[in-house]
Amino acid sequence: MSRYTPSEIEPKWQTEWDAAGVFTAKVDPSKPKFYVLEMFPYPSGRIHMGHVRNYTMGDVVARTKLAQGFSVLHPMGWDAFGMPAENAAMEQGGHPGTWTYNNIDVMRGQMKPLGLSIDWSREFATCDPEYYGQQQAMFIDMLEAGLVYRKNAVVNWDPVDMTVLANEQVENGRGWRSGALVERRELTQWFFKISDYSDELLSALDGLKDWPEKVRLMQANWIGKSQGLQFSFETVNAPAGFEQIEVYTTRPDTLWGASFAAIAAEHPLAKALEAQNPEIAAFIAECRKGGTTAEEIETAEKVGFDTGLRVRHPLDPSIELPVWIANFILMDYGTGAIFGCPAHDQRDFEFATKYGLSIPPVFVAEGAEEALLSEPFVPAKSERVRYVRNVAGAEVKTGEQGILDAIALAEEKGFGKGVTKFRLRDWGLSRQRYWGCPIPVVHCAACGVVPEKKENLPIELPKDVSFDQPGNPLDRHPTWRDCACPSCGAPARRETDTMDTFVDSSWYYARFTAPRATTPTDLAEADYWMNVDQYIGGIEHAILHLLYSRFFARAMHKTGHLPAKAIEPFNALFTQGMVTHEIYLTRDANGRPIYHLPEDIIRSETGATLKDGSPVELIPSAKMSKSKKNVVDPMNIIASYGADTARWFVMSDSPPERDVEWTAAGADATFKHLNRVWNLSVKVAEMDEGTAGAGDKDLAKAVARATEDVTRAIEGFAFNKGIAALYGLTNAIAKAEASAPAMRQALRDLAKLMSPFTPHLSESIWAAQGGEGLCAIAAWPKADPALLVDDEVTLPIQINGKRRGEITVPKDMPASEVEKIALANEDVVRFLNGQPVKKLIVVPGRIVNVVI
RNA sequence: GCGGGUGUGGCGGAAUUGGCAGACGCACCGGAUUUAGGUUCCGGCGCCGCAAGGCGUGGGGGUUCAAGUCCCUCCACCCGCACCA
Repeated sequence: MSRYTPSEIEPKWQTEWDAAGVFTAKVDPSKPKFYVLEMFPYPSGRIHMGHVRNYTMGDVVARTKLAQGFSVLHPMGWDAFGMPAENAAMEQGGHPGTWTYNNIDVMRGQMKPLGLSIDWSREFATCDPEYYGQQQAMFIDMLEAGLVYRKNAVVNWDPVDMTVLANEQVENGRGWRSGALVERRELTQWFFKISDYSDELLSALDGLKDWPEKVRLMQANWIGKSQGLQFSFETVNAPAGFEQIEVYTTRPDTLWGASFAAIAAEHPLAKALEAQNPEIAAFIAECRKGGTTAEEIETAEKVGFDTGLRVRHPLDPSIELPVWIANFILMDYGTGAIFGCPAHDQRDFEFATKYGLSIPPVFVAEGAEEALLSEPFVPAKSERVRYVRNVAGAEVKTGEQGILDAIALAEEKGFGKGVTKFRLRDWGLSRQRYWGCPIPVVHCAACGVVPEKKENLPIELPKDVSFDQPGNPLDRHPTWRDCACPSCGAPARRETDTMDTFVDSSWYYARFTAPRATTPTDLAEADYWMNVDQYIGGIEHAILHLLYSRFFARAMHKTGHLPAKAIEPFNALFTQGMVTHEIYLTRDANGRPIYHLPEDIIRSETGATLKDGSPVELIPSAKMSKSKKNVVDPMNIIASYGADTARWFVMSDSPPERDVEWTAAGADATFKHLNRVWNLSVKVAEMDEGTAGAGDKDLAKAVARATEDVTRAIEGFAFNKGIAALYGLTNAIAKAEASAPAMRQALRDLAKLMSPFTPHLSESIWAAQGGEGLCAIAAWPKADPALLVDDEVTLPIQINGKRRGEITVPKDMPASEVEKIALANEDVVRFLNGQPVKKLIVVPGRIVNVVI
């Protein structure tokens, strides 16, 4: 043992961990359990630094909990369905499955050298038939429980790729891959009834105390609960069947401010009028066209068309309001119809101004007089205002109270009722893609839509497919669609839609508790391991993945696949920052950027140049991306410095929730430090037994202090502070003048405290210093409380709040004694210069402040 | 526009939540060791100042014996949502 050689020790310890099975999760009722989960990766083909950071964070938690006596579950799998595999098949030929499993093999091979404490025996990919077959079983249960249904929905249709696109796959109105103009099509689609749980998913957010406030807020906004009044306008001259128009408003207190009614272009009434009136038809066609590109939406002018119809004001039937079709009314929000109150709504104001509609005010600021409005007056609902055209109740009150009064009046008079609406819509899960979980239903001419029999699951994807033409290969497969109706046995056809990949990731955390079960879950296992105690992942999943998972856990409970305690599957959530890196660029003759790889750059204090000396522009702290060439490959780092250096560095520099900047200097410094620790260990191992132990007590105190600090830092997800404490401890040990046994004990403690971050190096030190067994499973050190307190404390002495001196006194010295010593201090005497002391503050153990 | 967040040395960041601002690391400067070093070790390092001392946590104001931390106000940047009735 002389030189620190990660390439030797890292594989060696990994082999020993595997042989001892130290990371195999075992149900042990005698121990508390701890389930650590990082969001599983998409098998893109290579791991990146973001993975290293994400999985190291989880590993630090998992290893610490293991050492603290928990039975730990720390699994890994692959979010393996999805479009990139199909795109690869289209571009390079081959089968998406081959591409995916190859990538998984490569990435697993890249992850294992990181030395993560993962129970690899539980690994699965969502594209394994064993996994998606169980997903199909649950789908059938959920269908029978009324949690899944079919309906017509407007979707983004890519006419070239012949598939539905998610909203985020539409860029400037064009398909992100094909570049074709996306059409709005109405298709029959499968939906999860997540809206049944809108209220529940919202109110349960309050219980997620260990989730970031930001994520809870984003989810709350996404669910978008609003309280309002639904009522109907009586129409005056509308076509038959449209005697009433249902309207929803969150501001019924402004009913007297109504100057028009407006309906969406897709509203049934608009469709009815379209048939009779070519001008209306033209206007509606115009509405449908517009509004797909970002610019158009930004600059879209509010346009409308007066239908000539009239409705009666519910509070005074003698007042008639015009009905407009307007492009800013959304059919799928509320009822697709509104009343316009231009005085107190920005949009309505713009609209009314443009078309010369009246703008009657309803309220004014408390204490103000009624005045002509040159702009809409839109105070917060919580603000008190004076109603000049009051619906009901007191004249001066908050908007909130006004709304309640208005709803009460409407209900009393019987023209409307208070309702709660949600922005959250049902989750459309149909995808016209091949590489996804087939929806296990059958279309039968006689029986209609019938769920497949469970004994026929999994409904596997056919292997003999080609991607040489657009569209869904399942649709054009010669035989795959043909099947017998599970109900009547007659020839029938399979559903060819597959499931959104968000379904796959909505329950994998539950599957990890019993990954080989022949049912979706094993309730006994789920009961022991659920919930996930610490979930770690990117903020980009704040809404969809996490909300879908919360819904799915509830749906799984309802269908008997999860215990009640697991309906909120993630007890604590942590969202980590990215790993960033500088971008280096030069410009071509046209000023266009040319990016350069980090290894082609020579850095100096003043800036950076290429190897030929030409200057390079620096863009600091940018997200790593291949196109910008600012990517650092973890495998290169592991090859030159070892996994422990990569792990330590990504945890050391920044708080984990923030982005961390990868720098070559930082990685170098980490490697040097780990070498220092190694060399220190070598030195201590060779120490003479007879070394005097004058510094034993001080060393023990330093170890106790670090134990406390590191433990608290890890528990508080402040890994950077934990690492700072470990630097401190290393320095303290290096300087200590302690006996050999004390030094060895200190190094074993250091190794243990470092082990969540640098598990391989720690094992080597542990072994060199006579530690028993594997460091990975040795107990976490506990700080002796007696060593955490000093007998003496140094108190700064301030005069008028400025530090002028300090005294060292026994810890428990009474304040009166401290006062005397402080006033006798020579610095204090000098600064006081005989002036009388007005006030003397002694904060025990902290500070003394003399006021003159 | 609405909502949320951040702002501390040359840089990444600490500060037990009102009690010595700048822990720890990087960079930089000095010294020693080494055949050499982009090695290792020792020391220095907020700014101004020879010093005494003064100033200093985005700007301004306030509360307090004491403010990075609490209150008011302004500014800058970042993120999320956005015609949501």
